[in-house]
Amino acid sequence: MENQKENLFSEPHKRGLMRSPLQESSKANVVLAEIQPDLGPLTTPTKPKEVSQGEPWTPTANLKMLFSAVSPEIRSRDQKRGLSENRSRLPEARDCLHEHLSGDEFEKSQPSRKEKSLGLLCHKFLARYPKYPNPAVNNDICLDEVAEELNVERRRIYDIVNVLESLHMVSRLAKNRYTWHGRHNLTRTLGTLKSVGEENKYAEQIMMIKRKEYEQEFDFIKSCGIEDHVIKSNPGQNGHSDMCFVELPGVEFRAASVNSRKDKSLRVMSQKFVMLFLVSTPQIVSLEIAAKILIGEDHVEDLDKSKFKTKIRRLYDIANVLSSLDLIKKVHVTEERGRKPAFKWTGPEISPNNSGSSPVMPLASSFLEVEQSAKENCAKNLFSTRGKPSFTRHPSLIKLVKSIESDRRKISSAPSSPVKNSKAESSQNSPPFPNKMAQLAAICKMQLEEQSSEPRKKVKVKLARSGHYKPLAPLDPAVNTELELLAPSLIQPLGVVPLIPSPLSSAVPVVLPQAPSGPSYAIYLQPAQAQMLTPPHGLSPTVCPTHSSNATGSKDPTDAPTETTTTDATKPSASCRPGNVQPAPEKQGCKNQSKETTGERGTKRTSTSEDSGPVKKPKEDLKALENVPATLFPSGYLIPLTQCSSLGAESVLSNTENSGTLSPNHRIYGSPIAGVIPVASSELTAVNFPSFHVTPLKLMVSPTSVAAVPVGNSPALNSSHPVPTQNPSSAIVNFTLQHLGLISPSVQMSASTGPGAGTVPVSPHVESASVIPDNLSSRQGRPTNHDSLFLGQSQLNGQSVAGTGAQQPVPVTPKGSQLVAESFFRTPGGPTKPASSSYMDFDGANKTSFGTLFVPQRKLEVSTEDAH
DNA sequence: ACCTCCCGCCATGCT
DNA sequence: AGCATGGCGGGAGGT
Repeated sequence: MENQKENLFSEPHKRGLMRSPLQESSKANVVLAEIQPDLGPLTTPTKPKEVSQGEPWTPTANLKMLFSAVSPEIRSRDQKRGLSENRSRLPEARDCLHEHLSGDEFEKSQPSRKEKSLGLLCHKFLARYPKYPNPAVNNDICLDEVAEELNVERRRIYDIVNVLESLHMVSRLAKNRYTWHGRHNLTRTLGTLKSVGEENKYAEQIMMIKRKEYEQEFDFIKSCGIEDHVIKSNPGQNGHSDMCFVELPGVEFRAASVNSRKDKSLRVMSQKFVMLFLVSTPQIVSLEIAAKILIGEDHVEDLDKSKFKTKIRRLYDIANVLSSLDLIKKVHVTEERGRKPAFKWTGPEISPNNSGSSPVMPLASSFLEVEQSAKENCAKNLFSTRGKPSFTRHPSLIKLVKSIESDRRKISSAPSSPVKNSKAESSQNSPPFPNKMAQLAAICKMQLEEQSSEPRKKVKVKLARSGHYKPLAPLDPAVNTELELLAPSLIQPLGVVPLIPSPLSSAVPVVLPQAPSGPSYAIYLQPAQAQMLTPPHGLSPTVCPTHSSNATGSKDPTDAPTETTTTDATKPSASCRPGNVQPAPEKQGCKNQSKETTGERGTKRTSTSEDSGPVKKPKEDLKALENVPATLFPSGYLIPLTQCSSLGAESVLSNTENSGTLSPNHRIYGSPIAGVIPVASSELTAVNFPSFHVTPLKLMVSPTSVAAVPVGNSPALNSSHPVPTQNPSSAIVNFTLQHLGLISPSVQMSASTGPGAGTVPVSPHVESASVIPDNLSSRQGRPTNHDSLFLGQSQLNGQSVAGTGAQQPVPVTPKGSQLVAESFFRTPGGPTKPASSSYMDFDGANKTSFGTLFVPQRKLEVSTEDAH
């Protein structure tokens, strides 16, 4: 049933189907008032859009779109109120315009590039679905239909869907078919991405790049060299590239068969791009930096110009979609060098650890569990670029994996199996009551969101802290809406379901319980890749919003005020993953390389790449860097086990046990979180798996303890357990740092990655020690890590901020302090856009924290450009 | 002249 | 073989 394959789902042509679902949702929504435009307007099934679509949008319509795009608020209002009206009107307007303006010209004009922009298209696309769809309803999306309706080639739809998929706003059901999840999972996804980003030390990378640039400007060639190395090395060494797609189990794995396909670069890129925002303090990321980081992963040397350009193109594509989602907005960063296009995060702020998860995280102490998805994921990982090239696509391996997966699915699909199957099913099947609940929750959620996403988060956080993991759901219906509503307890079980990862997969899935969000994520670690750490220097450019053009001014206004932030180092928290020393496959590049080679395939492309001589930096520098021990980062898939509510129900039931256990576990851990306990989990990971969270050094607990811990998580873990993956250990990081001189030998970094994931785990003792140093000398950029660790507790934000010396004060429990600090900085009200002043504070804080360490900060001026 | 990024060729891989 | 996906980069619209 679950459709092991898409085929099973036969769909009518969408319209009928689509609509029906939509309508339902609309009904539900109606109650709320928020309805989706699509639905709302028409009771009738026919889609309004098409009409409009049929013709190109008139300028007016375009303007509207643009406006809406510009101001999310407006858009949201419209949507809520009834996009239908707008839509209906739009067409009319168009007509009028058309007539007024001679048709020919108009039409010609219409086609203007802007009108065809991906961003606009994405808006149209999004307008069709509710932000918070009723899971119970069928939210299938037929790509063909959409393409038709929107009058665009399917290729464009793929661009949009891929990005949405990266955020788990949609998931592939089958060929040509996607399921719309809306923003239900968004917060969770972002939290997970943030955690991963922290783990990957994107913040550090950003800093390094900035620093490098900075130095270059100064003509510190020598230094530059180093930096260059860093950059290059990082990318190359970093496992980033490895990072695979972060998945929500429920969502994605269905499509596994379909997904199996390659790398999903756009999706992965999208996730990475988002991570950069989540991890960087200013939350402003320039395309240049983003491109460098993304490329870096692949090959240092590859950095040729052509590649860079291509990357930039893709980033624009992604940025357009993200902008449509109101997650980012375009700004310009002015540096000494000049003005650079950049994007500012305008989405919800995410608590340091994954939304909510972090607090829990500790608890999560990361149990490893295997899930079905795990397999798939594993398979993916193997094949993913990350792996060695050889593996990447070896057909035999692929087949093997697939066959295994298919078998597993079948098995899992069996009623008895707790495994969650396709979400779709669950959603469809979802019990009535849950649905209602869900709807209510959804409504609440939507309302809340409208107000501001932030508040919610905080709430969640608080709850989490309190240790009510599950309770949260009830408390904050909105939050939980999806899965959680259905049956929080149940949900977890799903996550629990352990699938054992195929031995093949290198990655080991780790399940992290997430308190707030409820669901736990499974993270598949891949062999970490070595990363070079360099002392964070950051340049901290100050961003000045040149002006917030945003007409709408919606949230962004903050921008307007000059925001000065130093992006740099701010977020130290990187969790260092257990770096494992594993030799592993570092060179991911293969894939990329292969591509390049293949590049020719395209008719045109000449491999110009090599030209980039200038781009590349002296390798010598690299050598220098090499000396430094590298840290490996695990790149893996993060899978939120609980994930979708829909999923949960069925599987959950089967697993009642787990659920029961889980909840208890969480709590148990939860309390520990604050303090200490998490360790056990960490240990486990440390020992057997290189889990993120674990900090190697700290491990206090014995594996056995771990076993005990897992309780909640279930045996599955144990099973999974066997397969040890190597993660980069934090130890490595420490080592590296020490090496670098960043950290005193005594001090150790906690492996724990970001707040979200399993940050906490670190044993307090160690940390305290490490922490202190940090405090003392912010000089070491690293301290931040501690923060992150702590963050888990505090939860507020993982951000580096730290300005708070407070953190340090408590060596033992450093955690809270940072969080607090962040809380200060962040304005509750506008999550996304803290008042300018707030930003300022941040900067200051950051600076203080890193203090001297960083190179003189540059100031960046950020100007939002909304042209339109 | 540079920034954006649309367009669609064609590789890739599933069915 | 055919179709669905989606990588990729030329080249053109915008500013």
